[in-house]
Amino acid sequence: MGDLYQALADPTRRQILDELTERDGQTLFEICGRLATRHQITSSRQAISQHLDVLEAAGLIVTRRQGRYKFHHIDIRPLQTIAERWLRPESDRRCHEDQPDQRIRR
Amino acid sequence: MGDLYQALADPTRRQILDELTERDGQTLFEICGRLATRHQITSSRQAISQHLDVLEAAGLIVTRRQGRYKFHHIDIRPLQTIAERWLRPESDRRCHEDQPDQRIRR
DNA sequence: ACAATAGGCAAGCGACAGCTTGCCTATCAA
DNA sequence: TTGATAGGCAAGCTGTCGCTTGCCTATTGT
Repeated sequence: MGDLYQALADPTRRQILDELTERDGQTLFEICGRLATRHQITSSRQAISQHLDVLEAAGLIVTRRQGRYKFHHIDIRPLQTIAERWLRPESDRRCHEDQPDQRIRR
Repeated sequence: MGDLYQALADPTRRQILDELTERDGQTLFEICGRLATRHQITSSRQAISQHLDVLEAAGLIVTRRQGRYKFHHIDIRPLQTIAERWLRPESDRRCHEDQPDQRIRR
């Protein structure tokens, strides 16, 4: 299982997700073509393929083979866990305002 | 303005956000100590300081100077833009099911 | 004043991520 | 059957990231 956050770190991978949001279920060649014409991305097919592998390992896309075509579908569910990780009611969040914690020394 | 997604890519930076979620408004030395004792992170003070710089550049933390202390506060608002970017009503998302788009050739 | 504390700046280094290149297999259409 | 298409595998290169190291300034307490 790849790292979700690291998968999102690359701008090209984010634009791949943009492209799949606009038109889901594309093949590798389709994605390459549309990234080139609509997003000014000049990477090679292999580069895009490796990006898709990372996105799939992170659970952000699922693939479906059909003959010689491999369709890529976006799965946004992992994204919803991101904000939740640090989302916490303001009342519950303790803030140390006056003096720093002096208990830890070295 | 640093890249939000790249700031989240590093696991140590994510644990810094965890730590600030649990106890907001810590100083650099406090964060170092608590990361070491509670999260088994052995990085140097300078390493943590550089991480804090990245988080601040991404808008995920804001700092407040007070004498020789510099308090770090988490700001989760940028996080909420992440899921929204690819969140789109299912009805609005077009999915190309049958045949790939053949319009783009090389 | 002076030592201790909190933090900052910058150079250097090793590891890895992203990309390219070359070649391969599988499927389909003529 | 054979050429074209869709995709896969793996090695190599390069720039960047995270970290360390060394030294610096600023503030505070005694």
